[in-house]
Amino acid sequence: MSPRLERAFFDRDTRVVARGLLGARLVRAAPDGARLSGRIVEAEAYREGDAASHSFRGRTPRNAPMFGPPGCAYVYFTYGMHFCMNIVSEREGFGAAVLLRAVEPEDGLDEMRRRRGAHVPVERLCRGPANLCKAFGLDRSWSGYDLCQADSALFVEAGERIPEALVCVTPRVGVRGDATALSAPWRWCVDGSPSVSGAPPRRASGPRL
DNA sequence: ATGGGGATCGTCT
DNA sequence: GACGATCCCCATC
Repeated sequence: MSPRLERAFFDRDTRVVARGLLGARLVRAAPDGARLSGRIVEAEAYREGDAASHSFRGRTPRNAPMFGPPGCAYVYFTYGMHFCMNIVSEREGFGAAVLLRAVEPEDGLDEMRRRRGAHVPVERLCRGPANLCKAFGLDRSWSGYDLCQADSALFVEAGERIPEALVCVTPRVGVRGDATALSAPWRWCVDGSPSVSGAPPRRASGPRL
């Protein structure tokens, strides 16, 4: 079993964290030993001063976890029916986080299908931020949860670093805001993964992170 | 107290 | 490709 990512991993530039999370493994471990897991293949960075970030207009009750310690979850409810999960990054008080947009399921497919639907193909179980949360059973009650405690039920395991040639970088999906926010290339994907959401352009290089 | 908008998704055409 | 579901959050009055 791989080591869990520690707080120091998340306590860095949000873009470095997002890029570095590709290939790592999101894990939810139940007390009874049941384990849900998947390899992270798509992530986006949201930062202070970023018009697309929930932290842009300052701290509110909803986004408060974004201003807390790195390595904690920030889960929000949107469009009246969906949850999306971030991991807080950069540094405490900064207001930055990485949105997890897709993982390739590994362990716990049956439980994921129980939540998502029996007929959903594997590559679609956790494709898109809201589908990911549904498959993993994550909702508002997880917002603020510390993924870096020794015995946390939700955490990230180290994985192989994805080689630069297999990483594509694009603007973020579905964001509003100014031109800077719209064009910022802060979405990282594992090129060719069937679990990546949308239709990423085949671009094998971006900022060196 | 009220109202507009939202880091989405699935279905329909 | 368009649209509707559905409700919480927050800014403003």
